[in-house]
Amino acid sequence: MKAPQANKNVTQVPLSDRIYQSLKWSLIIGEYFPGSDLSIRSVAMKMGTSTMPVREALTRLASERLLQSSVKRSYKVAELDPKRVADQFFLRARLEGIATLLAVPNMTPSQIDELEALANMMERDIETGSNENYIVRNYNFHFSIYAASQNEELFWSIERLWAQTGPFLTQAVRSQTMPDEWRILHTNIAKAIRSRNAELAAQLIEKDISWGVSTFESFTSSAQSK
Amino acid sequence: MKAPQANKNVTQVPLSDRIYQSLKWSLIIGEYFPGSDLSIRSVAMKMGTSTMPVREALTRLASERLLQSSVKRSYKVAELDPKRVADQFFLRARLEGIATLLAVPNMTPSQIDELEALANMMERDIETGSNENYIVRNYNFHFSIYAASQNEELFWSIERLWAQTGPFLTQAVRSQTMPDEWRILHTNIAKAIRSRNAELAAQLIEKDISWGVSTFESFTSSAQSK
DNA sequence: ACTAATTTACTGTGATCACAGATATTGACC
DNA sequence: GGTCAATATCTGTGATCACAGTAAATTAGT
Repeated sequence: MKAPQANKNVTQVPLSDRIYQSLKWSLIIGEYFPGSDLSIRSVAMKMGTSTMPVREALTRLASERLLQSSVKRSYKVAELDPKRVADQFFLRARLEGIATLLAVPNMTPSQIDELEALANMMERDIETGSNENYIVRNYNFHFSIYAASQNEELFWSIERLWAQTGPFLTQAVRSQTMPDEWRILHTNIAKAIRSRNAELAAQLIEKDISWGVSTFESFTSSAQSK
Repeated sequence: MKAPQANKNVTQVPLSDRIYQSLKWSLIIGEYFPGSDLSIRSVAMKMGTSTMPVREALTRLASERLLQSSVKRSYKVAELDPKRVADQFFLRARLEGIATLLAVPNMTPSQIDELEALANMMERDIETGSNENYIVRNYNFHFSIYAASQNEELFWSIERLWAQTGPFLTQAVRSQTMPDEWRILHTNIAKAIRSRNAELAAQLIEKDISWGVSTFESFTSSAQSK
């Protein structure tokens, strides 16, 4: 008889997967900037692994259009292309609106409680200027809604778009104070969901994204004039 | 002085890319069925290459959710999961509707001519029962519209969804005759675009997809009763 | 000191190998 | 004949190597 061998291989999840997830998350929270180079060997060195799993991770990210890859040049985060970024935010607005419409009737009261708690903490994050916390809570806020849409493909598509826009958006968020009228936006979204007003909730979600676009645009215009 | 060396390396496009494109296209046109196994070594043997480029291609396809990959089991086309497929078609309807709305004002008369020509040939394909031709022309018809949306991210997302639903849909198309009322649908879509009626065009596109869903459902119900 | 050619360093790509987990096959035993 | 264990086969995974492009640094020539 063979014992289950509890912790023979702790992982069971491939190294390439973990590297992929780690890099994707870094993109989402804006740890990489437009134009950043990510070569296989340099990342492998940083991760302390061989090139192989990094190579798979970067291949995957490039295939999902989260990184650019030229013929024999280093992988890199896409440079800022206004048209392309506008297309991405347009898609985000549509998909996240759709996800919200689907999600509202599905969310349980306790889930909405967590949403409001997050919204409160996010307001406090803005006041205290802790942008790092805000970014993570903002992710959790939005994606707990999108998860409630119970459409995995939709969820995945939106997450992919966040990873694409992350390098542009977060940089803008970090370098800018937030307009007052937007501070209570997430609280209002939670309220709309609690009252089961799906249309309003979706509308506010899209407004949130349009805020992202506007800060992004002000950021790029100030960058152009440097 | 160095001559340009015209055809030193004809390719300049990596092997892994070509294999990836080839497999993706095979998925779109329904050459693989749900549950089909695609192991690295077997595909490499078939392609006449080493395992390396195939490995990258399959990794990419799995990362885009076009293939399933378990821990140390073979890559495979996803089995039929009604909920999941329904989610995919729902997304297709939304995204392809959006793309059509964007595309209609952008399409040139000559592009619309080509659309009508395709629609005519597709009607003939149905009459002569040449499903292979129909499938390819259907792809060209739809994606020349989506290309006119001039939103690359949207185009890519839709193409990805086609690769996901291809194994389910095409199998249904192949094994079934088409209802009369749908034969002239693509011609009507072209007409709507020519008259710049974006709303109608989008509506008809979504109707086309809902036809796909219905044939898919009739196919699965007949498969369940086997 | 400046330009052009050469060299060096760095990049992804394809191939090959060793290994361990998972499945299917075979075998032995009752 | 049926059940369970041993074995053989097939799977993805990680590592390493050689190679050919690309870009940066250096050197040579004026």
